[in-house]
Amino acid sequence: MEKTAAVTALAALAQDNRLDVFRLLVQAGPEGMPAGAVATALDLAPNTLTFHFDRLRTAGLVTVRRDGRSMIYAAQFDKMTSLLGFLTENCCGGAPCAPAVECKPARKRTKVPA
Amino acid sequence: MEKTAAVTALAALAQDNRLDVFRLLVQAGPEGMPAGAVATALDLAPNTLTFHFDRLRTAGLVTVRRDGRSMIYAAQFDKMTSLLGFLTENCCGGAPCAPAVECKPARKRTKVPA
DNA sequence: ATAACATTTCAACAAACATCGAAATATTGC
DNA sequence: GCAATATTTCGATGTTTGTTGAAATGTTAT
Repeated sequence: MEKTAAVTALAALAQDNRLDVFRLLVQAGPEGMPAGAVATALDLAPNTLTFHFDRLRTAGLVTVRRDGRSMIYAAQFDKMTSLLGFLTENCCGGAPCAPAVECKPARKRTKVPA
Repeated sequence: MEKTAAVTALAALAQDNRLDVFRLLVQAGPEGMPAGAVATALDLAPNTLTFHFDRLRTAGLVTVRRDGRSMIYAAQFDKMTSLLGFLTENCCGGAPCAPAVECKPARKRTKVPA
């Protein structure tokens, strides 16, 4: 990962609402969830949310696909992994002081347990 | 680590010059290096640099101590480690999908090899 | 005490950011 | 086609950010 990409990704995560959004998407798993669901879960105005989604998407941390009238946003685990990689890679002067880190969904989630 | 602290740390790293500064300090090792040396290495105005140091320090990513008329800045490896921990911890819905990451200086550096 | 050096503080300013309200765009069902 | 739903786009606005120049502070040497 290039430094510019890292800065963009870090900036995308360096905001309260956006960090919440991203973490919610991470927990939602690779299938993602519709924008409206995120909006209600985090109590954010839909247009504000779009703004933040855009930032996350530009950073490559999130992808979108349309499903009917809903837009389904999903976390991009690969990008998260490479960001972590970049941070640890440039840690310790390039010497491998940390084990490889990978961030991928633990398992497929069906529904949130009541 | 709390979310607020994470956001602050991420914001501190989410800027070109600051990421450079931090990485330089990381490579300098736990003994750190004087502000002036960082200024020349990265070609930054001293007051601008102070501004960025402040941000890093507020985020807990850096510490200062005075040595004569120089201010020695050093990376705070622990903080970096806990930031990485926070990011991986909240990855995958709390399930441990990634091995523990630690970021500490590889070894003591004497001088940069020519 | 004075001069030189290293760094910080202060005030100012353009640029980017986060949020809001209103209007526009797509999609579905009638 | 028309109304309803889901989301985005646009314009405006207050806030934060990054940089600069000038002045102030602290430290060392003479």
